[in-house]
Amino acid sequence: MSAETPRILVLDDESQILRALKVVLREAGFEVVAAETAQEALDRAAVRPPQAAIIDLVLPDGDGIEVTRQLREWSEMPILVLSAVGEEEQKVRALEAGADDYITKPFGARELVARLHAALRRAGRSEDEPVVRVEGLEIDLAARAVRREGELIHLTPIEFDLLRMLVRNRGRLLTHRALLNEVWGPEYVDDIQPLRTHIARLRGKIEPQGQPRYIVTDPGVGYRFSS
Amino acid sequence: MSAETPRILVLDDESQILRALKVVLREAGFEVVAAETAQEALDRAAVRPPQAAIIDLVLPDGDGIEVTRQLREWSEMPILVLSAVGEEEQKVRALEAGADDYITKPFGARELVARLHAALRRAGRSEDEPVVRVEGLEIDLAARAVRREGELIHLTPIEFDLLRMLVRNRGRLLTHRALLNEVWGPEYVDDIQPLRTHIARLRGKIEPQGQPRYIVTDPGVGYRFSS
DNA sequence: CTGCTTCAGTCACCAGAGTGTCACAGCTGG
DNA sequence: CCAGCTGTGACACTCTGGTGACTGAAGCAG
Repeated sequence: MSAETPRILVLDDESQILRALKVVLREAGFEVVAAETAQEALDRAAVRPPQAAIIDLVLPDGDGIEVTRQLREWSEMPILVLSAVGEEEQKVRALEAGADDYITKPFGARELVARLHAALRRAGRSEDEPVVRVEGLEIDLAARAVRREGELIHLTPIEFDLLRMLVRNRGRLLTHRALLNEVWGPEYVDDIQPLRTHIARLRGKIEPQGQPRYIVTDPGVGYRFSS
Repeated sequence: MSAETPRILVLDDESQILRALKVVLREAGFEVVAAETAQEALDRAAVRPPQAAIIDLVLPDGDGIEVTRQLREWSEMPILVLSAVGEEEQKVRALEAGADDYITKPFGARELVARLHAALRRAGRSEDEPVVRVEGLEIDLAARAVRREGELIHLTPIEFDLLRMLVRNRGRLLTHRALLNEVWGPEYVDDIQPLRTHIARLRGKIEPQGQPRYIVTDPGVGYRFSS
């Protein structure tokens, strides 16, 4: 419930369609943020996260699935993918990349709005706060930046993925398998040793010193980001 | 994530399609509960709530939208509506009644599974809280966290498994054999001594002090979590 | 192409957590 | 009072987790 009128990011390179979407969504009571390229959309989303995104599959500088994947790295906002392509393969790829719905053109305005409502209703609960601050530690998932006492800390890709996963589920315990599956992939769910090593390195970088305060070990089970 | 394999309620009056859906969903790793009438579906859902429902729009004793509405009165499970009708009016009505998705026949098996995954993923976040609160004790099964007076209590894997089992069946008596079977495995159903030891340790961590209040002993039979 | 730097994975070692066993004390019902 | 069941503390064994050093791969600049 952060805003009266939900802000929707709309990404489509055909200005005709973009304009039509704007009209439809504004009439339905939404605030619209428009973008015509993947880069522009990602930038705008990072600067001021919208409540949901509607993304066209075909773009001049990439495709909608890649945009979906990038947004999903730090946000859980509802994402609706639009496409003229009704091919099953595309639908599956988009949905597995994290999209909430896949709508084939041509579609009715009322259907689009109904699907958007459904997605927002479902998402309603979870608060989207891509910047996490915990006692001297600041993690900006969108900017991929971690600061301790204002000082920028450099994390390797694996370290950041681990931290992101932990922070997005802060308070919840993540099993070894869950972390390995997300960060390394399903075929590595039994390779616990690398996980241990990288957790150790991550701790060395973000923990104040001495005892682990943020990343807590649950022996025999997994890790948890203490909230 | 209360179960390993999510249980899906499938409601369709055409037994051909019902059978096809069963095969597809089982292959994708789901447990399927089938129903051919609205009444049967509602009864089954009430008796043992599934993690999601797939509902055909046209039924002998009502329509899928009505079933959706009735389920929504008490459950937030993901609901996917199937239909041969692609009419926008129907889609809007179904979605506004609380459906999460509306899929038009004919559809591909992989698309269906992908949409089901998306719906479950979304629902998993804001899942109806499996948090049990009893007088100063707070047990969050999803987060695997136990708090007493707000303070996080550390439980070992066996302790937590025991507590989870007891809490899920709170009020009900669990025999020694039942607990041993679930927590240790079928081959340990006669090793009562370790069970006693771990119950003792668990009590030491969660019971306020002195008399057992939450975990009650039924001499010669088993234990129960007093609700 | 070469050398440097960074990052990931492996291994060995040690400390410590988790577990089962056992002995013993307390309780309860007949 | 006795027999059987239960609770609990001590202890030893096993296995997991943290850590530092090393190897190898990848990227980059000169």
